[in-house]
Amino acid sequence: MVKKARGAQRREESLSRDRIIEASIEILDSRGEDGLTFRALAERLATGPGAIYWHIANKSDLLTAACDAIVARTLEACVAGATPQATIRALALGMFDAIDAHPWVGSALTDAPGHLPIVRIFERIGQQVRALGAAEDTHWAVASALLSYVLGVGGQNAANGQLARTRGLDRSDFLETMSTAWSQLDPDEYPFARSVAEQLRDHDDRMDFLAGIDLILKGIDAKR
Amino acid sequence: MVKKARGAQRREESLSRDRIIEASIEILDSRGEDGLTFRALAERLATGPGAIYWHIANKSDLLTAACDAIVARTLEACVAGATPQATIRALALGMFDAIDAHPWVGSALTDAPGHLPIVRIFERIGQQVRALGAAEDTHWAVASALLSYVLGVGGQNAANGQLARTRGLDRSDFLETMSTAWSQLDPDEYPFARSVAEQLRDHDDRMDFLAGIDLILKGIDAKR
DNA sequence: ACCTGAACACCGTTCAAGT
DNA sequence: ACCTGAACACCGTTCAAGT
Repeated sequence: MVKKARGAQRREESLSRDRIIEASIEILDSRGEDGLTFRALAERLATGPGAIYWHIANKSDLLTAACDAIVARTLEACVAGATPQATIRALALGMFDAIDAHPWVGSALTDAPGHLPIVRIFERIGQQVRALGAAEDTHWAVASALLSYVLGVGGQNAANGQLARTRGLDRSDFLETMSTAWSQLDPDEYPFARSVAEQLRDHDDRMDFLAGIDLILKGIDAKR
Repeated sequence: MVKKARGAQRREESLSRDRIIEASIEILDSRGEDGLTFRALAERLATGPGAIYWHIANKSDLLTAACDAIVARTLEACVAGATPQATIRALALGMFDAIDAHPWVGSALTDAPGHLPIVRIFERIGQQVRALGAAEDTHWAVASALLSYVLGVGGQNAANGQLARTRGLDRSDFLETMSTAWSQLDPDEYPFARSVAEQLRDHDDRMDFLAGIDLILKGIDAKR
């Protein structure tokens, strides 16, 4: 019962799956995906690399578990809206912001199909799709489309943010640079990209993301 | 002018960026993303790992270049349909199939935001969005939504396929297994996933993908 | 200009040995 | 049961040295 209160150099709590996951999230957030190594993790936990394997199967397991922790918290924080549509928007936006804050979650989700974190999100979206009252046999396809959209756009946005950070730019500087590059593309080969270079400069990823969600929701509506 | 016709052990053509990319695609297709190493590539090209760095900046550059080669071919093979809607469907389906055939293209695309292959796809989709005749100031958001959807769903589908292959199952065995697992989920926590387990078993990823595209296209239509 | 291949600084993972 | 840390079999990348 009595914990050894002594030994400032030693760990205060014993190793556990949860502590390992917590430490992983901190490393992933501060040093990015490449920063998470078993050696770095072991050092932070004041142990050896081998010890971690007692609690975690391998690196992919570790990443999925860290990802699931973020997803679980995010979904918990999402409260239901007045309508299924509003709830779907809230869920989607919640995930978008979570992936933006933890870019590694984006790739972890795409690399873990069928795993717990994905099923969690799918379930929450699906319950709202059902509440929309669409035909039963379309539930799967509609929920899948929404899930894929959320993960797809969320991931792209996070990748963009990381690219900007890599180049040491903030969001608006980055958009400025990219917009300028696009406006100088070959007019014959890239007329469209050139023509939207302005919109690129001033756009708001978060709002565009929501616009896409609304597009899909409208599509569902139009189908009924 | 005269090529050395001799030396069966030696390379017939000298090293070039194109030959390196071609060999990379072959390795990626046959041995997967993890199979592509500079050592394996060097061996196939009958040279040393260092030689590759004369033509390629680094591994990320190599992956993007290989990805771009697939994308360029895929888009070239996509002929225009009777309507912008039909062309968008053809482009989307072409990319879906390409990512399905070359799963590594999915992750390469998500990891290379703003790079050539992405801009190529975006341009082609965008031209059709413009042809749809929607309001000019929505072009960016609509084209972005479509692009993200295509990459998102395509990537998810490819990841699923790889997961199935990892477990040594074919598509329908895999769906069978997953459907059964879902039907046994906790009814209180995962009511929706349980209820669509049947649809999961019989669904066709390709058709669901198209259904999502149509949903978005309908949403655009409803907005006008 | 282009290629060679040894060397460097890492990885994830295992496993005998300890407590 | 849980932890240690050296060791193994790899990586991507560099660079002096060659042609």
